[in-house]
Amino acid sequence: MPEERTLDFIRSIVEEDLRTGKYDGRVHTRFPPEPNGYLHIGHAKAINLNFSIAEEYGGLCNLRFDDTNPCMEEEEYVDSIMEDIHWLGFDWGDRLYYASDYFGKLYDYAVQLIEMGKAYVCDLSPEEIREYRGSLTEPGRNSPYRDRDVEENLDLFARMRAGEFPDGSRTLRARIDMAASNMNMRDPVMYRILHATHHRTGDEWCIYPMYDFTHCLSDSIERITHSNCSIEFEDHRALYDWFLDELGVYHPQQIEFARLNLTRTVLSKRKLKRLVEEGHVESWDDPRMPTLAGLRRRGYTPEAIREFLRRVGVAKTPTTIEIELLEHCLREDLNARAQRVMAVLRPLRLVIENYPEGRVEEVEAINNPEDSSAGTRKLPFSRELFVERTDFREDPPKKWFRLAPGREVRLKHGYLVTCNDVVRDPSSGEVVELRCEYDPESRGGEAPDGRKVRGTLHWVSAPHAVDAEVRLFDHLLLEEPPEGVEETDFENMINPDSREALSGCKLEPGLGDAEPGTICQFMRQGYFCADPADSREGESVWNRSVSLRDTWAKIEKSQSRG
RNA sequence: UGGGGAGUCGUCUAGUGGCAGGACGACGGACUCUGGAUCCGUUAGCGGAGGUUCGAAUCCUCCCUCCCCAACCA
Repeated sequence: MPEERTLDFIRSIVEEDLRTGKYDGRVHTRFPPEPNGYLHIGHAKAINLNFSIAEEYGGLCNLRFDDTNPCMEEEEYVDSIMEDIHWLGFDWGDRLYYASDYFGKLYDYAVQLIEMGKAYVCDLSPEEIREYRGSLTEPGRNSPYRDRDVEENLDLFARMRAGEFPDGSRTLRARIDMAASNMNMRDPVMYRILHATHHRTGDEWCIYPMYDFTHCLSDSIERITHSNCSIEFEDHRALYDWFLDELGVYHPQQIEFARLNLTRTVLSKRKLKRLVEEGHVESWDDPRMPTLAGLRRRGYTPEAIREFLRRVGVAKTPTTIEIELLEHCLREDLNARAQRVMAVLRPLRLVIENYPEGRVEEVEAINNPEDSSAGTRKLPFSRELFVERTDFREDPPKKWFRLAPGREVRLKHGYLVTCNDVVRDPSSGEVVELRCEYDPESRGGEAPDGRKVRGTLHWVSAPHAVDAEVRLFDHLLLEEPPEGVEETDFENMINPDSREALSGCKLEPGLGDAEPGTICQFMRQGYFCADPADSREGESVWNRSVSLRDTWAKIEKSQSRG
């Protein structure tokens, strides 16, 4: 039974507009990032919405960099943003634009508004502007420069552009209503003086247009039909409409939807930047980061992210999605596609005493039980193996199916082995080796007498194993604030153990030269991605994308609770 | 206390005057050469109070709660 999907409210609007011929049957969206940081999964929601709507309705979606603040923006971010959008599977064709492409046109529009008496040059300082603006409950006061005549405004604005005035000394403001209950309408600043070098226009301009003035007109110039933005711009829509109406130009419609929030992580550029700068993570593409670059390095696939966004949907209700849903989507995607391999993260030597010394057999292993076309591979099996240290207990609890003294288990694809004895480190008493015997008749893992063996373990042949570093990640934020600490700041919530690096891990031989970015399922453990940045010759580095669901951990947890 | 938004299982999301459904999570079971996957089941919700109506999550009124807005950021 295919899942019935009803249209989200934005698609409903689009369909209605198509039906009424509002934009001559066109659908044209845009994704307008500011190049001042890396894209995160919240942006992916907007990307997916805008590009998908265009796709679904035979329309177009532009990529437009909203680069009106030269102090914040950098070329590095432009490149990463384009890479991330492509990675997600979307393309803007030849429609790559920059708001800075429109600086000339925007200037002309501003002049036009001045001529109409709808804009004026204001000499108030930033502090004074704030004072004059009033408060949420009190109306603002008119600037003393509000009634300058058109000629003077034109002259002053030209001289602002010519660089005659220092930064912050004057602004161009829209002449609307200082008593408006919507603060955005209290004569908003349209242009500020900024003697700063712009990443594209260099030093051509020393005045830069503000977001509200730029955005609506950029949409208009590109003949956008549906200008989808996040909910905090709802109050700005009046201004968006005001500029376009006053200028009498093509008028797209702004539609606001709720941005994405996720539990156990942060999704604001400011906070992400702090995580990087304060060293809580290593970089913007640290696998713990919810940036697209981080998720990619972690092993998230575009398919998983897009499926997640599809399930999340689009609405106006502010929501916080549990990160478990994202993880579920990744498992679902990788379960179907990832090759199964064996990797021992915390090796414990296992010697099969009755297995001939020097003998090596090749056993056949299924690559992916979910995908018969994935085929099989050969694995070396020998007298000395590594198994997972956590798969052995000297005093096994109830329902323990794994290794313990006297217990028989199956070595996946290999033989049944029984633990006879342990070897200890004489000084510490720690178990350093298991002495076992195998059933020579059980090759492949089936007992000849049909006896049932519940436990199946992963293993690697000791002489054939390749070394690796494996990094296990936990959520960036704690679930609960630490004892005695108020959840005042996200800083108090940062998980100090979000990363654990294990070295000396033992991988099956085929993984020695895995391509960076390769994603595998380490059987019984989780999905892991070969790190593209840190892997090196002779020792690959793997990031855990997400663990497998661990039913035993749950059983044990409930046992310990009594 | 001004304006703009939003309230449906724990978390998301359908339902738009006619049996409140789905997903994730949690819990239980079946199956299993991954304690994976898969399958089955259980759990649990219309913010509140009135009103209209044969019938209200849906329409009306009032109330409550939460989010956003006072950058020369976007």
